[in-house]
Amino acid sequence: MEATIKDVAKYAGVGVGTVSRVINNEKAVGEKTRQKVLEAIEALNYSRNNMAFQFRKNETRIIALLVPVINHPFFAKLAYYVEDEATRFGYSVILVSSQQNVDKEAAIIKKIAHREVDGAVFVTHYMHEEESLKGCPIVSIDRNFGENIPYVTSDNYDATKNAIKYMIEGGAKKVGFLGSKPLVESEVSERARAYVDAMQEYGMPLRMVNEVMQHGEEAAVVSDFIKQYSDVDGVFVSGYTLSQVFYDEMTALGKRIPDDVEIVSYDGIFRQWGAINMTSVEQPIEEMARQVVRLLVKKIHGEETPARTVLKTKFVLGATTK
Amino acid sequence: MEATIKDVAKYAGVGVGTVSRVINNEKAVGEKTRQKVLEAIEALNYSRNNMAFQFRKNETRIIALLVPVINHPFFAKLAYYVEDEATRFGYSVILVSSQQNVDKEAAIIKKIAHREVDGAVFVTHYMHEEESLKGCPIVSIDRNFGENIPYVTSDNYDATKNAIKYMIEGGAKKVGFLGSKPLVESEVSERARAYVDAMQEYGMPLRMVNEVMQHGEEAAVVSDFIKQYSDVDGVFVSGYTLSQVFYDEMTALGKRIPDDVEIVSYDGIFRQWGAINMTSVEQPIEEMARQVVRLLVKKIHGEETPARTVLKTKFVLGATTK
DNA sequence: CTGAAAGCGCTTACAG
DNA sequence: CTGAAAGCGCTTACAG
Repeated sequence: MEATIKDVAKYAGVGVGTVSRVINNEKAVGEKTRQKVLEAIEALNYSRNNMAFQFRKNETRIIALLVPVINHPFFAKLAYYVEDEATRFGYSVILVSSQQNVDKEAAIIKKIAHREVDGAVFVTHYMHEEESLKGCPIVSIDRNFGENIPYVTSDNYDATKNAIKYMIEGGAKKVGFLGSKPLVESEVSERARAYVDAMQEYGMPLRMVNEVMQHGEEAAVVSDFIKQYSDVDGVFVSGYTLSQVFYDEMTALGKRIPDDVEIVSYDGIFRQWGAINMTSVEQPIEEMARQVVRLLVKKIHGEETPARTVLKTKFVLGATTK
Repeated sequence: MEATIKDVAKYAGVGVGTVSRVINNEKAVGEKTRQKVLEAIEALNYSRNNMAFQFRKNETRIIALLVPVINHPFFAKLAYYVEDEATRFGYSVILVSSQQNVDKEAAIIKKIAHREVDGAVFVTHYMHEEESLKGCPIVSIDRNFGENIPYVTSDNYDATKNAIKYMIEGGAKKVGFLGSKPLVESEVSERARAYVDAMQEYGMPLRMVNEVMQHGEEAAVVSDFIKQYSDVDGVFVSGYTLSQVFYDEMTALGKRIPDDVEIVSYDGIFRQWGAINMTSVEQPIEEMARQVVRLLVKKIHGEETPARTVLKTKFVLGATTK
């Protein structure tokens, strides 16, 4: 049987309150008493029962990370850094892959509302209006779930515009945009907006597919795009999976890349996964993860947080542009 | 303020014990009483305080998943299915990427020993001898951490041997093996053993690099292999990352694959990550994950578990063999 | 079938 | 500075 605070108190000949104060490093304890207690703790190999502690303090020291899928380079990397940063702040991370299942998401929401976690990072697809959620600290990435949910994002608009300019200045005349429309209000939409604006500025017609898409429907969307715009010579692809599928499909059709068609993608670059060496807008995933955790910790502690944090991306040249 | 069991009892005009019995679905409650309580729960929008419940029952309903890295196709996929299966059994999953940091692993071990989780799935690199761990339910994948830690694995030996035979029967004369030696006793070592046996059977000399390797040292190991065995015409590569790096390196050297060199890898196939379409031994990751969770749940409940569960792999033909 | 009570291991006013 | 006591929200023998 594990030793309890009571055992320690008895052994040291003091009250349990005193032991508690020593454990929690409160200063108001006499040096001699402290020593006695410390010795007792040592002798009994005592360590605080976490469940009792949490129950008493009404905090779990756990945060939840909700992602649509975990087996995806972006989310996996994000998860790694979220976990790392959370650990620094003394929090554990519960991982939830909603797999774009609205019911599963709802179940988690309930957990959060029931205070099984202290807070959550939402990087999901659906909107949840759980009234019980109001009091729970939640932060997000890219998604704008409302004014109470601060989020971290990257400079989607500028980065996309620059990437498109790069292709056009390099000679591309028929530039397309391939993306999928987010289900919730999201900064990701800025990419499409940037494309539309750029086309207008250059006086070029739109070649764009940007519909709502389920995970796994990439192939259909890609072939839809290719059917409509077989004449493109430069394409901006929004998102990792789409970019990989698009590249494969174009290659299969005999297109030479970048000679016939240039490709730039958002998040296209995950070399360590064996991905294609693609010219890409690279998001600062580590920094996004760390920032979002810090936001959450602040929210948990009831501190003020900025509603929107924008981080800079990097334009990385790969083998898919001239 | 959230309603407590006390509020419900008062509202329903019964004792708290009765409310508890209703909540926990014990049969020994009169139908009329049950109805009254149910109504009270409804009216007060009561839901059980999980922290109190856990504290009282001395269980967290959380399991930990320890992986070396989460941003890796194998572990990410594993994590997804572990989480999914755990959810079915009512457990949440705390994700820990030890990043091959022995201190971080040790910190987690301590958590587990302190019962911050009910059990753990260890898929790590180091051996931990924490005496306090003895009582804690732990299971593993591939690793053999000792007789108290059951594990799930795949048919490494047979699968490797078959793959090598496939290359040889297809015409390969100089077959190599590229892998990394596990730091703990692991079924992964069976792959090297199968290769050695196969070479002996066919009377072929060994062309083998199989040293202990840190994550990130893949490139060095690969070039080490290539320097020594530039004449190979078929290579079995153990592990996803190594196989990707090897493929890239060979291609960069102007080797045509599979015409000059055939490659078969263990875990080489993660098309959804944009990986090369490689002939590969495919592990049943989903099934491994589900089995390992079921093992763990059994251990948590104190049930008997088989020490070793072996699942069948699939040989998948890709574009890296003739 | 049901209620009153003890107790899980802590923290935290409250006195002194 | 320190101890005795109350209480966090539950579950679970124990009587009846």
